[in-house]
Amino acid sequence: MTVEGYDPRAFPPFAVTVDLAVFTVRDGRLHVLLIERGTEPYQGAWALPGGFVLPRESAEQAARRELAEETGLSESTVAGLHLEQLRTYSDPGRDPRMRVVSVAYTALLPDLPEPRGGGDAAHACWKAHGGPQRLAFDHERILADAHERVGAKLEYTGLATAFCPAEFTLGELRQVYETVWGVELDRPNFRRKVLTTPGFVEAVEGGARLTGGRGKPAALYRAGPANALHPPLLRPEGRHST
Amino acid sequence: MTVEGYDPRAFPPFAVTVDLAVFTVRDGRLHVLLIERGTEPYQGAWALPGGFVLPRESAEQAARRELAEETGLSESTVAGLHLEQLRTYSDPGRDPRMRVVSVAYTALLPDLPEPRGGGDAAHACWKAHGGPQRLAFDHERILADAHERVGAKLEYTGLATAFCPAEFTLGELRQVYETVWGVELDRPNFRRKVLTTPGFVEAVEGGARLTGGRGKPAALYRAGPANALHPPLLRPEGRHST
DNA sequence: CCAAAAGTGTTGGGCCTACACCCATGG
DNA sequence: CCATGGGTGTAGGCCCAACACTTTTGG
Repeated sequence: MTVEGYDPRAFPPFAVTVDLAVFTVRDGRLHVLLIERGTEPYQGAWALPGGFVLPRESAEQAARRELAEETGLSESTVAGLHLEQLRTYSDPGRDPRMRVVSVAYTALLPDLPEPRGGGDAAHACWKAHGGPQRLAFDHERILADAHERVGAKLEYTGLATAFCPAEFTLGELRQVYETVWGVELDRPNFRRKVLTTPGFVEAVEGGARLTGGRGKPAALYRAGPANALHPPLLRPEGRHST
Repeated sequence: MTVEGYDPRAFPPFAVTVDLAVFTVRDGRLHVLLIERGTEPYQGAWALPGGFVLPRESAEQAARRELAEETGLSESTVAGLHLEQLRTYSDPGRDPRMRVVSVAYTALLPDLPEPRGGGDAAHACWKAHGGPQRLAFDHERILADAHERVGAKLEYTGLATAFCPAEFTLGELRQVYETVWGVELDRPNFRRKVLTTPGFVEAVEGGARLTGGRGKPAALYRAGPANALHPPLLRPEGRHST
């Protein structure tokens, strides 16, 4: 069967959805945005937010729309977020009701005051990653793939700043790396690497903030224009899955 | 709209297909497997091979099936090939006839004697990459994404051996890198990097082969068990797109 | 003064680039 | 014997991990 010579009405009936793996760093722990399912199957279980792709939108547009609905963030805020396609999950039987092909996306958010800001339909909340939760469908697999991808992207992109507020200290940025990678980093060396990588961060003039109450006030930085880091900021021990 | 509380019959009607970006290295040039379209739209234009995902198979199974049909390789051969999901293309209007969501896959093959071995339905052939061809639909974009992904993967995986026959010389392996990256590499340094990277290649005892007729016979190697390279084999100039 | 976090300096080692040089084969 | 490609050796430099040390705040 090739792509030409087919009857537009004869295609197999598939549903196309998006699933979202949305991460944030809160209290030094990685958190994920989850919803509690209200209907069978998997009633009462936690699941990744998501929903149908509508007939006239792309999968990425659907992902942004769902993210706005679940978090209550404004459309304009969501339009500027870093959203990345993870991969597509298409096993027959991944949804017991029907054939569903799902395009998974990953988003990184700073620690927000409230996850469910606006819409009353939104009932999503942040749950610590790595807890004992079992997720519905194949969402544990999706979440594991997303975590691995985010960890790898921190190495060679400036994506870690997406976890931080608009202005942040190098201590906060370092905590992002330590939390996602699950390791401790040498503070002096981390500082040097970040500051010598062109375009990673930009100093904010005159700014200063205390990270944890004690200690010397830290200088503030903004995300820089670079999206790729040269040289990369590699994980200790070089652990790296394909 | 959330994933629960939907009527299984009310989903929007989408078709799901796979597209294949299949590469090989032939005569020091990167080649891509293409088919010539016989019907509108884009009649007579070149396109990536691909086809529908069937109701009871995953997208990856569909990709392997289509690859076997187009190349004439046996099912068992195709089952062992390295096939990697690239990303999913879902723009409304990417196919003028109907809503088609396509999961793109990338495969790397050694230089085969004949591309269309078996099935008579297969009319695919190898075309040099980078030529003046304009491809149907959004296939040029898919091909560009695939090329970039392959180039990046050569840096930190042992994937380059997938372009080579079962036993190969280091000169052949180096030519893979030079062809995909479009650069020249220093032969002594390339040799050292490959041989000191654990698990990349294994020596074949007593084997020797001539690469281009002239010169000293080269030792033969097999692909090693490692799939990730530590340390990675980086491109010169560190060019790297996200 | 002490604890904690920011920030600076220094040193040794590993890896990589660049290039010089030898080896084996075909014409 | 020369051109061609395989294979070995080596010197310099860059980057980085490790760790000592100073600075500035809160208690």
